[in-house]
Amino acid sequence: MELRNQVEWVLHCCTVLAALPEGGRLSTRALAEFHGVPKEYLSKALQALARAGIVEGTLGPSGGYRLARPADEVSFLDVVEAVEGPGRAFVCNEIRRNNPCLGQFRPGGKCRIARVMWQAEDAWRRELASVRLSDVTRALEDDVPQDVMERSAQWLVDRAG
Amino acid sequence: MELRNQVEWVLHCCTVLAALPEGGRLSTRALAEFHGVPKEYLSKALQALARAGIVEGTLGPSGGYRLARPADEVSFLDVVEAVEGPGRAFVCNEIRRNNPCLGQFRPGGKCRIARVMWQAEDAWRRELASVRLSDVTRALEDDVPQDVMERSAQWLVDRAG
DNA sequence: GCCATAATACTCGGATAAGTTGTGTCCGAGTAGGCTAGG
DNA sequence: CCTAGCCTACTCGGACACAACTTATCCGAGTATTATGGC
Repeated sequence: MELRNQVEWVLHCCTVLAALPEGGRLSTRALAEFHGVPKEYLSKALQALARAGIVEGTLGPSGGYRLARPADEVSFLDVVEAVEGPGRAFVCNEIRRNNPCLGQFRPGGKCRIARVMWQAEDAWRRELASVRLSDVTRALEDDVPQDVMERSAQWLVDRAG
Repeated sequence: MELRNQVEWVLHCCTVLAALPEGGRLSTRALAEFHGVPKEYLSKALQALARAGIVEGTLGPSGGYRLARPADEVSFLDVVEAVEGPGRAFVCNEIRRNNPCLGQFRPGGKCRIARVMWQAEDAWRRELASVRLSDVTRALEDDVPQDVMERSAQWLVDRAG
């Protein structure tokens, strides 16, 4: 049960996009080089984000991605689900129906085991939904020195066109 | 991000083992046929459970598995981690270190994004740790008619030796 | 009837293989802005 | 100087390849119970 690398990548990309000044865009190439990840594959993940309505990309030169919503309206869960899909981690195959001794009895309701597993997943989702991109960008300003932030902003703008 | 089928299988197996009368054992074959899953592959999962000290197997005919601890001392988390491994779902590759503008600055502490993701995983783990096998067996008695329970018990005992 | 031996039924572990998924690359089509050439 | 057309840089989408993992399957070794056979 491992999350894809793409999840880590797009979360970092989104926090960068969230810290971007109003109206700015960043190309896939800039984001990929900035994070040291393969550009073409990152592109796939960003497309998924675009399909989910989290970012929006524009074509042509000086094109690129920007957040489609304010950073405080995008939760971690939104981003994770956009890349990882909305499916559950635990899939119930109803193997209790394979019990050869059921006779006429057909089990109704949800399998107890699935219910427990899904309850845990709901807790996971709740936690992710409670954190927004804006929370991270704010925390980032404490972690990273001012000059690094400025150099990074300049670096990104330089290859944004 | 999907859990293996083995997780579902062993959770069902464990609840069956938990409902077993004192001193009873069940062979891999009985458990596999009862749930309609491939015996050899289920065997691998049960071995993992044995390595984790959740069940213990005995050799020879009339051998098989039984819980190594009382059913109220085995949590869902124990079982899931035994099969799925203790590793985290989100792995942090510290791609923030790839930022070409860091200069002398070396980021310390844990990546903010990883911290959020792991916090969510902790919530998932807490939830799974709060449910024990005994909770499910108790609930099962409400879901499944008495006669089905008895027939199943008999069926399992018949191929237990 | 008793004991030694063989047969049986299970666990354990390794080897192997097919199918699926994650990861990464490549290329063509479409689009928007900048550049150049001709008026 | 202005405009039309070309060029460039980007996104988008599909096709493809490789590696890793999941999901099995098979077989041999070890072990404990049961069955058998010889005394």
